[in-house]
Amino acid sequence: MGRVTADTTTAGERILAGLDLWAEWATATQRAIVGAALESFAERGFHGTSLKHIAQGSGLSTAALYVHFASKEELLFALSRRGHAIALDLVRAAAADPDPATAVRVLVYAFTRWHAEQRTTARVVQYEQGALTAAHAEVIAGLRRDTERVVRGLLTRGAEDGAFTVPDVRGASAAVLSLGIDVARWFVPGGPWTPDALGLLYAELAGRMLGMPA
Amino acid sequence: MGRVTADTTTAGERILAGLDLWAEWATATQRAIVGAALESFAERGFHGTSLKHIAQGSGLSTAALYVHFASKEELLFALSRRGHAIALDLVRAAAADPDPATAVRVLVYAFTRWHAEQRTTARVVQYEQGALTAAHAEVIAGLRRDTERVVRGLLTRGAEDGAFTVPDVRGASAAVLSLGIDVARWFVPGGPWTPDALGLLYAELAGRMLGMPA
DNA sequence: GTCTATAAATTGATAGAC
DNA sequence: GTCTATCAATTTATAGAC
Repeated sequence: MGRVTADTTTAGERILAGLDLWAEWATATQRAIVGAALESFAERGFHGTSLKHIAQGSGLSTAALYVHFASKEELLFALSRRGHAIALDLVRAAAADPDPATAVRVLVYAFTRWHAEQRTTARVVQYEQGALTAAHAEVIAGLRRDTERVVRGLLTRGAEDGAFTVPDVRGASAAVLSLGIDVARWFVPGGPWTPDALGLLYAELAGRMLGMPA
Repeated sequence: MGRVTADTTTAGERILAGLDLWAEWATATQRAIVGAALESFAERGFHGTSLKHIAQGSGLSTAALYVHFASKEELLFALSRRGHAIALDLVRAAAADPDPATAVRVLVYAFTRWHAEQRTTARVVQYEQGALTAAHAEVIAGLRRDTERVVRGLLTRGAEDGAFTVPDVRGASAAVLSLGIDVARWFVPGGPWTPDALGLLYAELAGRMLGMPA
């Protein structure tokens, strides 16, 4: 493993270790509900999930769920908001590196690895926005805009100081994020890559895309 | 516009023009149903779509739908199968070019542009597989494996004859497909790119990823 | 082939006892 | 805070008239 690779892994792991999806839910019951909802939303989608699924997955009756959440949609919203906040934290932490080339490598590594390791959460985050109420969707859209802005800012910085050669910063940002996001759709544990290996590979491919010297 | 760019556009447009999603549905009624189902499945997902949505979208009663399709799931299956067949045709046509570098550029251009232009169809194709019965899902999985095999074959060919420098053919194939597929998730007409411009940009970015000389 | 009417099951959510 | 029981609405699908 080369120096750049080792550094990317180390920095990326530090960022990933700092993320805690569960911070918002304190009790065991809350966590059981949120965990069951995550599993079912990821597997069947929001509309394909009934309260019965969530109740059985968490060992409660459907009526008991309403003590903890006002509605099925509120449960999705809480989950989606927390997941988006985590993703934003991840991207911000990576982009904070003063060297744009390092920042991009670490960002793509950690973002990709997160989408592979936290595939369940990531699927809900990336693919269930359409089920939110208009008001809730607007909150989530704001978090997504923030994330995209951080990536565009990083690519702009790298392009200006000559670290990258990018024909279209906005388009390259979309491409970089797409690589990681789409992992949540197709990745299955036990396949040809570990999340770590896939993150490193995609970090290299993204570096090439941006015209970074190997 | 450079020569390579112009050639990519021309070849890609020829491929796209040869695709006909509707060939399978002959009558105006069938097309109205399929069109309404596509719209609603893409917007709300399969489970978020009721027969009432499809009936109203096609100007029929829910009962009349059953004259043309055995069930809601059979309708999704027919749609998904046709869309996957189209995507496979597209990829095969592009990969047939004897020059691997040209083939990759044309493939990414056409695949990306299709996901932008046919965003409605592409969303159903890429994101509604989970709603299929096990037997139907297996048919679709076969078409997806074929598509991936074509791309991996092309990248292997290009790597062997020196057109590309790819560290991991399988991983690079996944990345190339992800770029196009994820377009169906985020692309909205009227944004910063036309489907044509996005296809050209992504063809260039994919070329860089594969170590192709500009 | 299309309609109205309706069946049979499931859904999200609430009432009230403990 | 959890349960059983239940409501009101909606869902997929069918029956039968035209």
